[in-house]
Amino acid sequence: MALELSCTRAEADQKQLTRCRETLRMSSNSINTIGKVLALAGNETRLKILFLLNKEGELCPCDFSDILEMTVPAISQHIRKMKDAGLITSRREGQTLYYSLVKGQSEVLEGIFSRLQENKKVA
Amino acid sequence: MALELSCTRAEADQKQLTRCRETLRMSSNSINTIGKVLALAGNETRLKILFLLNKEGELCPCDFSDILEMTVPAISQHIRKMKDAGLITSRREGQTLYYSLVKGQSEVLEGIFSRLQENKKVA
DNA sequence: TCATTATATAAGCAAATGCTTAAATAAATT
DNA sequence: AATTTATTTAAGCATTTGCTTATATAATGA
Repeated sequence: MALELSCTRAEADQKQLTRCRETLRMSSNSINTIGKVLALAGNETRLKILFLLNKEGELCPCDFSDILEMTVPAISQHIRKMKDAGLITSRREGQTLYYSLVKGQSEVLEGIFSRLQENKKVA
Repeated sequence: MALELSCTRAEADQKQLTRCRETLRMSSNSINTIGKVLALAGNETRLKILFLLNKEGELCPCDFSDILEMTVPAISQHIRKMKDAGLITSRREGQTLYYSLVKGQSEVLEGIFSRLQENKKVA
């Protein structure tokens, strides 16, 4: 890939470009972290799971399978990704695993939930 | 797919399951819309583009290509998705197309930007 | 201990994603 | 009119994603 390292537009504002690069560099950790959360929540099934956990407190894979009309393994795999990312956690009660949101783990998500619950125009 | 239509757990709270289904049904439009926005913003390149547009007002594909060190067609294809979704719009000035955020199109995104700019702990 | 139940994991596969390179538009310049 | 520049579009391809089915693990109960 022979990438042009510089915009050849005569009007290109080099100071702006430098500033932008610096902005990204400064926020790269946040961008990376938030990007992962958004990618997880950007799947409709996972968004529903997160939304329901926010509303109901805790639910088990079997519940989600029933509510979302999906197989348990499909649910389980979505849950795993969110657990790996630290968004949700589990509590065992006998054979049943109850999942819940890890509070304070994502203010971004909480902002989304409040919007969803208010049923506001979101986009 | 022979899907069990009901959780067989003895402890399954049928009222809760019904309530959850209803919750999703009520919010299905919002969930769908917000899900699409999150899926778009859940790509690191697109998140950076949106973030920079929020900060700088407007930028052209050539700028992004330079800043993000990616080919112009790669940028252009990301831009197209966001334009199709109504998140961004363009203004032509000669050969150059300046892209900018469609204001008020996603409060969710605006919430994310403010968090990114404050460089707060996001997740 | 053996079967049942709840969940997780693994392997396989089709569809979606995100890049690449090449070609097409559109506007400006010569 | 021909060339250059900015951008888009298209085709191709490797990677990722999200399901499926089959199997493994863990806890309960007969």
